[in-house]
Amino acid sequence: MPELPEVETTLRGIAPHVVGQQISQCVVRETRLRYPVPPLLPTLIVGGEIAAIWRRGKYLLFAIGGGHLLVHLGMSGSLRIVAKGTPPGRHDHVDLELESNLCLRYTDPRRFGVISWVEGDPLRHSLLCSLGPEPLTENFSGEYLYQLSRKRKVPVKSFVMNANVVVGVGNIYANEALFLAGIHPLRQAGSLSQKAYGRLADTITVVLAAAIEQGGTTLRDFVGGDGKPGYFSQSLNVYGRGGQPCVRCGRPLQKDRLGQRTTVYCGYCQR
DNA sequence: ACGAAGCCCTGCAAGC
DNA sequence: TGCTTGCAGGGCTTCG
Repeated sequence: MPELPEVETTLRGIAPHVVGQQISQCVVRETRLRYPVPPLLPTLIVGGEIAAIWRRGKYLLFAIGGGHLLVHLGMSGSLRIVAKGTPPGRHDHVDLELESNLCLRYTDPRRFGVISWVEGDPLRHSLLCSLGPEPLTENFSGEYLYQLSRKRKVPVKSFVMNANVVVGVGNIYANEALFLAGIHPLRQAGSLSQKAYGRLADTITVVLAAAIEQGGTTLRDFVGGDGKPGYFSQSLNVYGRGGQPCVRCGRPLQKDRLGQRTTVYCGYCQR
């Protein structure tokens, strides 16, 4: 379940091994991801150099020639550096072999991820053009959330998980940030005060930054290693703790379904 | 324009 | 033990 911290950690982990490298071969074993992997992908990128990697929301962008390789890890995807010639497993769908002895391998058991190609300015791509601000930049603030939420009736949790509002706030961190801000997840987005959104913007920022920090230590080695996500080892206050005592007041945490997502909160501490 | 629901997919855990 | 069932969920698409 890669959330933004894990995507950022992946970026930092693989960048030293792939930036500046020429792609010597591209092997696509499975094209059925969220969208079909472009049949011409190998033709488009083999021989090209990965000039840079960057991130927009949970999308990774590899600058190659006049376009970008667009990668999303979905629910279960990962990118790992393996030695060239490492036998592929059942869910190792795409390999980018580099001029070094290394190979960038995309693995995704549930196939919710994306591997696509964008010609020209990637930010104009339909998947990226309407994304909200990055939560760890100054474009994101309580004032921004407050203004955008006026007259919105969706639950505030759904509001902050909407990538068109702000990118990178997945289910785990939405639950955690709302708990830390003392805000009930089912509150209508438009009913929250500017002060409440100030707290929420702060807790979103803090939780994501802390997770990136932790992911950075847990996932430092992207060559070899097991690739286990780091955020599970961080202390989660509510996620996965339905029915257990609230760390603040001791009352049992409530667990609801909101949309299709599990929502855990303290009905006493979160108003 | 907004909001709710559906869908994609496999691994894992729980229940019978 | 081996089957079936339900759940996990990001994010796009469809429908009201």
